[in-house]
Amino acid sequence: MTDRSPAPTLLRDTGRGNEAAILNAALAAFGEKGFHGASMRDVARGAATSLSNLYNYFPAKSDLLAALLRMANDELLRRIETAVDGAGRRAAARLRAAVVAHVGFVVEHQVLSLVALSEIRYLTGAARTRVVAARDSTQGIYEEIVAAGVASGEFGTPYPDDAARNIVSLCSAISTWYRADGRLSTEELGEQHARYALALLEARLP
Amino acid sequence: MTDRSPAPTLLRDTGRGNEAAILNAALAAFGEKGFHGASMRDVARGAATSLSNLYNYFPAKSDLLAALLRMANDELLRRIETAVDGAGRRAAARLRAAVVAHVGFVVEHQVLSLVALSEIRYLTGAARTRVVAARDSTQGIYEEIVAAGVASGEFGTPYPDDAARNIVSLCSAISTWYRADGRLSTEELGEQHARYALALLEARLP
Amino acid sequence: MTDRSPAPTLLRDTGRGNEAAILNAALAAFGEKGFHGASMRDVARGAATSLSNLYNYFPAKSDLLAALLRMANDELLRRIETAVDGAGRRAAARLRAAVVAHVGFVVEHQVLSLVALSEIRYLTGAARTRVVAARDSTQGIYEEIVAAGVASGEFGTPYPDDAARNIVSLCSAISTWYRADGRLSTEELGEQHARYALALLEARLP
Amino acid sequence: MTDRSPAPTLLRDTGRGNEAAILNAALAAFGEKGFHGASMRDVARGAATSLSNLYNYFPAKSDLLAALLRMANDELLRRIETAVDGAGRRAAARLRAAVVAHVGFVVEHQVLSLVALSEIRYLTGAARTRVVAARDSTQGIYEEIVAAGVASGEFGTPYPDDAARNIVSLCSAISTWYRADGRLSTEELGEQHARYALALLEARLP
DNA sequence: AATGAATGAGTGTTCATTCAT
DNA sequence: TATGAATGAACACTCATTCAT
Repeated sequence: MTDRSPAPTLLRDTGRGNEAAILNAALAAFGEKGFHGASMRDVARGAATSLSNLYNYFPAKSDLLAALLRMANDELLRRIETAVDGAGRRAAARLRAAVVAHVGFVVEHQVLSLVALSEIRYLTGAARTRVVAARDSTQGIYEEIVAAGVASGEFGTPYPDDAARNIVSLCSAISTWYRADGRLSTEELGEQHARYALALLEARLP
Repeated sequence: MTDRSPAPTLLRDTGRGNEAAILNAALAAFGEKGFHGASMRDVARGAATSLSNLYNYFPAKSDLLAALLRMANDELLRRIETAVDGAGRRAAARLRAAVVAHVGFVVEHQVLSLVALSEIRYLTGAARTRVVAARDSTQGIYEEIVAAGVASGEFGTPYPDDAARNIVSLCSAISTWYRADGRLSTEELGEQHARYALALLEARLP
Repeated sequence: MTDRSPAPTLLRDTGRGNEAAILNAALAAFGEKGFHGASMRDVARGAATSLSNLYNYFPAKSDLLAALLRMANDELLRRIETAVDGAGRRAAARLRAAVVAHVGFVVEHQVLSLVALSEIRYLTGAARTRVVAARDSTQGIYEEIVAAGVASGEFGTPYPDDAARNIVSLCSAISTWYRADGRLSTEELGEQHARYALALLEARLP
Repeated sequence: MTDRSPAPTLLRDTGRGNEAAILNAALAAFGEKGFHGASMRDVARGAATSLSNLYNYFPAKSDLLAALLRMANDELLRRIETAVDGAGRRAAARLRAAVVAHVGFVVEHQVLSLVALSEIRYLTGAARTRVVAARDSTQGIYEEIVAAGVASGEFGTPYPDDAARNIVSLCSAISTWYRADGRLSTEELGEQHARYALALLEARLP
């Protein structure tokens, strides 16, 4: 059963007035014009509230970006962890589960993934540290799986150290070109990328 | 012998006063702060000229971006074409040549490649059309090689249609993390990515 | 008793913060330097507010001009209509009432009248359409009176079609040379121009 | 024979390179956008020369306006003087001749007349003094004729002092609405305005 | 007489943000 | 929580003008 829910399910009502509307408006604005290209007025307009009211929820524009990126990376990490945890012991299976979950997240939250990919550079200070940590954790999961697979002989790549990064790159890049009316379903895209990942790792067929 | 020349060699003196200095300053500014985050004053400062004089060379900020991206994509296309043309008939060899040239360009012009990757979305109108066309031509070269390799049996991938994009993604992504003081030389990085590409295509060893 | 109140009575407090002050400052600036010669900074200074705050009231410089001209032409039209309505049936009396009201308005709002006369050319789009319509309505009143007077034999001019325009021209031109310390009072000026108008129409004395 | 020469005959080749082209371009630019709305770049473009070359002919933008207005007012004065000189002794005939010449000039040089009417306020210093003097001389001619006519009993107006100004106003105003494809020929327009002028003066029929 | 490069001041407008209510 | 008014700095861009050639 493909979950093709049209609305983003991540930024749900937070129980705090307009917060979800503001975050969704910020996401749309940043996605369309980029962090610096979008203005707080754009966000206010999209959230159907006043400019000044934004500051009751987020004391600065950068906090909007920080909130979005934190949610994106935390949720991605959570999903991959969950998927991997339920995927048994073999590295290939765990990798496949991670990639499928990763692809699913990117497809489901394409704009958020795109913003997380391209606007993270404008994050500074503690917010940046926190988001980068989550991103590194995500990559760390891949690294562990790869290392285990190499150790067990499942993966033959001579470049184990760089493989994780490249797998993450391929999954993230989906956000830059994916279209809901494209050729492949989310599941097929997950399968495809899992196969790419295993090929990259020069996995031996069982 | 790796050529690790620190200065970009693409934006040389154009014989028109400050043009090269302005383009280099724009590249540096866009690379550091992004297109919308960088101001024309930043560019003027970097080029050591006055703000208003910029407009004698480029009538709008977007023309600076357009000029940079046009140069980047044209030069990348030219390099890959040249490399492929001299690589014989076998698809694997041609692919390897393309990837090595591609990686070489990205490493040599890292900031330019990064800007071309991340700021192309802010290009509009005819400039965008032109740059997108050059980018598509580049990907088209990969597509042709992949198609030929699949036809000849060299490549076994069940997803030939998407392979070119992913190879381009991997090469482009180098611009987002490469550091000149990194572990691998340019040549090694080229080799590595050529191997990634062939793995992605599920190439049969000869 | 001539009302020579120095302050313009048209742009009174609108109940919206600084709006009246801004409009009055814009009027003074446009009157002194012309629309293109006056800057938004001039207006802000005259209104004793910040440059950026202007834009909370009028989203563009041209909107300031549009607002001024709209008020001027609407009020002039209203005054002339009122005067004519209370002037009985004879064309000469109606014409006299119109001219006296017209002259009164120009004298009372000299700068506004001058700006309306000389800067209307810089109005564009819908604002222009609206203002031109009000101006045409004003002239239309004169045209109707003239036509009625010619039909009744009161006016003997062989050029009834152009008379209205010329009467309006004479009244408007007052704004270009009138000085409050001049020879004639507002009433005398009104009488004089009424006589000019009747002469122009070759009115037969009763 | 109506002289409907399409090109302005006043700004002919001055024997000094591009001077005439520059003046004509300035006239067109000022006529279309006003003095402050038109830029030296507009003028250069219209004259098909470089921006800097303008300054070889006119050391400042205001000198362009001064030159245009000087030519306009001098030529108008000359034409009216000539016409009046050949019109005999009777005030009515002299006035008629002045108005016909005046109207002819305005129609023939409509844009120049419009610029002279509306941009004279942006002239300063000696240039302004000179132009205002020419304008006053023109009005002085009318004043003399009117005074003579009143003295001789030809004109019955009780406002002889203001008549000249109003006649000039009516003639100048033609530049604001005249269209070459209008109802009346230049001669008819001259006749019409001569009749207006005589009516304004309450001339007694001979 | 003519040009292209250069400049500093200024243009209208928008920015993120704050404040009083 | 919500708003409209307000602000100073900054924005991209244009201005009239100058200079070296």
